[in-house]
Amino acid sequence: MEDGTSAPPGHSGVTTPRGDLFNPACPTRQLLDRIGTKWVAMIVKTLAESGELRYAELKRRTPGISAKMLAQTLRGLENDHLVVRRVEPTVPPAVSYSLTPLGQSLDQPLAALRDWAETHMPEINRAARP
Amino acid sequence: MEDGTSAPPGHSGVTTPRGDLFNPACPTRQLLDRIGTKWVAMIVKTLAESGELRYAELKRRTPGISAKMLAQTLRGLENDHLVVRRVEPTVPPAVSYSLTPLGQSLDQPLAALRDWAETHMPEINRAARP
DNA sequence: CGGGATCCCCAATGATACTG
DNA sequence: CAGTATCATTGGGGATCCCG
Repeated sequence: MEDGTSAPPGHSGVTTPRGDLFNPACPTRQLLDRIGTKWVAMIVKTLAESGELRYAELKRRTPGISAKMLAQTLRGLENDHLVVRRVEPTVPPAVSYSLTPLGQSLDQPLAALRDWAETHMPEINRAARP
Repeated sequence: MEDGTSAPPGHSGVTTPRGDLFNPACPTRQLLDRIGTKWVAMIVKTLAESGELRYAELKRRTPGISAKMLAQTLRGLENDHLVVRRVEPTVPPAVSYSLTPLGQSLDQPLAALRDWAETHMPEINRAARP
């Protein structure tokens, strides 16, 4: 998987210069798929509004999500440095999640997308097709 | 666009008022999942920039997509009234796709998301995890 | 309480072949 | 050229059990 796109001259070009969405080898694609899901949209919004929430509370505020998906999604967001996990060493343990500054910056474009979806939903109103 | 933000009177209240992303029964969720994919992001961008393109050309400009996925994705966009399909009755037939005004309006929030992904890719740089 | 491990099933996706 | 139909594969995601 050589990234022969536009490696900066004189720079050890292992890193991708910038996001080239159209380069199949570019992780930007996968990133987009990761942050484009409904779960991410919901969780980021919830955290953006509430600041910090515990696992159970987050689950309660995300109707329909399974425990597995929540944990999995949170892990992904953590790996991408969009969310920070804070553990309180009590018994039983209490774990809280909140957005990093980067995560907060993501909320803006995501909000635009959410808003678009909510706004234009009526006129799209896909008539359920099998 | 004066869809009432409330369910139609006299109708079984199954319908969702407006975008309530947090209502599991709301199609806004599914919509979000549909427009959040990388293929949609790429195709919408390409069409937004080029105006109208034929199937083969669109495929050429979307590296990595299969014929099936392209057709499928275009169908979805068509069903959502984001893309229009124009057929010229020649032999062999020529089919072109372009964005509807609604589709063009989607390009804006999507562009924000693409831009965010491309911009912050470097600092995320998820260290490949097996 | 938070979440890792496991099993299992269906839907999404790719590859190939065929048609209007 | 622009798809559709069919088949095979996979892995996403729910349910369940268990552990720190």
